[in-house]
Amino acid sequence: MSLRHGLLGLLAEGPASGFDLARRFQELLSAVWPAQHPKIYEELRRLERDGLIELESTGPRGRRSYELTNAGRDEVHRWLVETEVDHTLRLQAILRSVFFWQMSVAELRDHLRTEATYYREQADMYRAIAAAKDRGDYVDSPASRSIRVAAEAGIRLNEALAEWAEWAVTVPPAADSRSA
Amino acid sequence: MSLRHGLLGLLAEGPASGFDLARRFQELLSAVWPAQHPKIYEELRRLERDGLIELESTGPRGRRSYELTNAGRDEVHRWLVETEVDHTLRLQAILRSVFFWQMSVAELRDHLRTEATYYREQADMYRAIAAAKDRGDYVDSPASRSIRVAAEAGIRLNEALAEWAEWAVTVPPAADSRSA
DNA sequence: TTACACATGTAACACGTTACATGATTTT
DNA sequence: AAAATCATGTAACGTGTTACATGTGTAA
Repeated sequence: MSLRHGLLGLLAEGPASGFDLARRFQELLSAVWPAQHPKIYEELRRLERDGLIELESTGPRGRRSYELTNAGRDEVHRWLVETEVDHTLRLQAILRSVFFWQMSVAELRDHLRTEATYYREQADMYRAIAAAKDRGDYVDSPASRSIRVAAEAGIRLNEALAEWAEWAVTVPPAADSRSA
Repeated sequence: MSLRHGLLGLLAEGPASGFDLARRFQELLSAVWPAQHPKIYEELRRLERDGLIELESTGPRGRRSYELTNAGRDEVHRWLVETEVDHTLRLQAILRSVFFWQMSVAELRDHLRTEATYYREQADMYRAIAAAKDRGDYVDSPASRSIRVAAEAGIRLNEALAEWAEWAVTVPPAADSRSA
């Protein structure tokens, strides 16, 4: 139930509407957790029903802004410190690697170069975020520091994948492999 | 549709039943892609209907073993070389990191140490697989080489996450952070 | 003979995506 | 006046998980 806790976590920074949360989820968290507005609005209704959030204000165009209740604040904290991290991963790129032997040497080389480029670009993007934080482009705050830490993970993971892809190109195929 | 192609990819190694595929998916691919038997059996029926696989033999206890058709072989290949890699990631550990500022310094330190240990153990596990392959414990084959390449990704990713977690412990909290 | 592993399946639910729908406010 | 953006919602579908159900063959 990471969507639920992702929403609570974001609301800990201050009141927000479903629309705000959808945008922020997209900007900030979509790289590690997907969320679209239909499920966000649904989950907000559930969170309100469960007393973890409450309506803070309404605005133009039917805008409904929510804030955390004390129970909600406790729940995010409980999630962070008491629940086990779910380490389930989904990496289609690595899934595909198990089937690399079904590609020709040339196809694989092209594939891995494309992948390496992609990961390198991603790493650079996170490096830019990190540099902006380190330069002090934003107000320093605990939340901002956490984003800096998350960006560091983005740098390191993408850099590791880029290096892996480049290394993989150098692995010689077994004797009886396709070489079309 | 990675389940579909994961099944086709595994069947490229030789005929297998739904039971075989569920076990193999669990052993080999569950680290990067989840799959449970109910959806595997369902997908096999669809693949047969679509002419990508066909019944190869039947066995005791209603066992139904399938093999790839030529169309099926083409489809895995097409997937590997022609379709874009879906780079969608799901990493609850990094999602949580965006909310680290909601933990006390002590809670965060404990959390990151536990995480680092977990990733280090995972990296070691993949190192053991890689070492066995490099030592020649298994027959060398194209498929085996691909598993070696996938294991390398496991080593590098987990090592990167372990180092990230250790680095994150050293990041000083912002001035106004919780310090319970 | 009893337990375990093999083997397939259904049903219900949870989670995630896409398409469609509607209307208000703000900007050009 | 038109277009863009804000804002919320429903419906349908696709994917993934859990629980339940059933029966066969093999090994202790």
